[in-house]
Amino acid sequence: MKDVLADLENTMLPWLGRAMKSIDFFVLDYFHACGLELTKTQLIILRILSKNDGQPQQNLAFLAKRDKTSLTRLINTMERKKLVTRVQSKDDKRINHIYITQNGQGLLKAAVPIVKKAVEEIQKGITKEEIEQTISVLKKISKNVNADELTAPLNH
Amino acid sequence: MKDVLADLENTMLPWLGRAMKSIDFFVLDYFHACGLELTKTQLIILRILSKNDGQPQQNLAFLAKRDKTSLTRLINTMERKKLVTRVQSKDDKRINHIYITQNGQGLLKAAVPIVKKAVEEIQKGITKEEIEQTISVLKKISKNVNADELTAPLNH
DNA sequence: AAAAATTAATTGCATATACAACTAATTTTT
DNA sequence: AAAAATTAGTTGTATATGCAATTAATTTTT
Repeated sequence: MKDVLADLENTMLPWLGRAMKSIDFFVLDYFHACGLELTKTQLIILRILSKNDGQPQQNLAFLAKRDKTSLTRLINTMERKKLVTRVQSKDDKRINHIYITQNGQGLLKAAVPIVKKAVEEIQKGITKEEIEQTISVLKKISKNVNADELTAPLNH
Repeated sequence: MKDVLADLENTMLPWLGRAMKSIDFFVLDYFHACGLELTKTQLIILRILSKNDGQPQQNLAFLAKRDKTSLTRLINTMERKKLVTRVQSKDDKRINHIYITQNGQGLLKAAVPIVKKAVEEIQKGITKEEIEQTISVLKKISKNVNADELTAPLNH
């Protein structure tokens, strides 16, 4: 059978997928090689917390663009690793405020130069203009697919 | 605490992550809304099989750039959904050849116009030049981070 | 031919993700 | 104040992913 989706190769989709897959693998590996026991996702959460400590889980889920169930389990993992703590609100017992721990702050700080170096590696040989253009295109993509998220698949 | 990773926003990394996340969500949702019961990953596998039917699992894992354990479980799911079948080799009983089923071929064919429309949506308002430039940058990224990875599961 | 090494695939354990259904707490209605 | 609706978070079930260890089959050594 011939490749019924051959045209796809001229679109950004498969290349985005491949690049992301490569980056994910590289970053995880790079962190590990540097002795940084953090996943990319955990780093994202820590970074958000460093700017917005003590958020209710649901807020955090929103900021991290993740499902609240996903966040629940992420926080489980991160609490187990002593990166964050849950603190039940006294005003509203339903709410868990999530705080970054000392240990979490330490790891985040340690991550900074490692992330910096990893990014340099990833963007090696790519010009400033190319980076800016690419970011601009990526923003357009996000806008395209997020804009009418709620109604999107219906109108086509 | 100030954002110790604020610089990151000027790199492609977070924008790539956000765009991919948005795309993944959009595609899954779009497929579902179109009544296409396939995940993105399953479509990738079907596409590879349509070009290379009857591959041993391990080969397929290589072509799909996935771990062989990941492939094992993917094939479990896809076999359950009657998209593919495992056929033990007579020459070497360790090997499972993976074949796309009639049903799988049907879904793949049905997917073609849907994928096409989804991609149009995703790339809406982005010029041909921008797409080409972006693909070129994405290829550079993959090259940068794959260079000595696994001796590069490249082209395709 | 028997022992050792290699290979293909699977299973155990772990992370990450999301929808649906649920529990418990709070707020809004009546 | 009691009933109804809403809200925050968790649990069940599902997909996807990968490393380490295992099993079973084949090939290579001795």
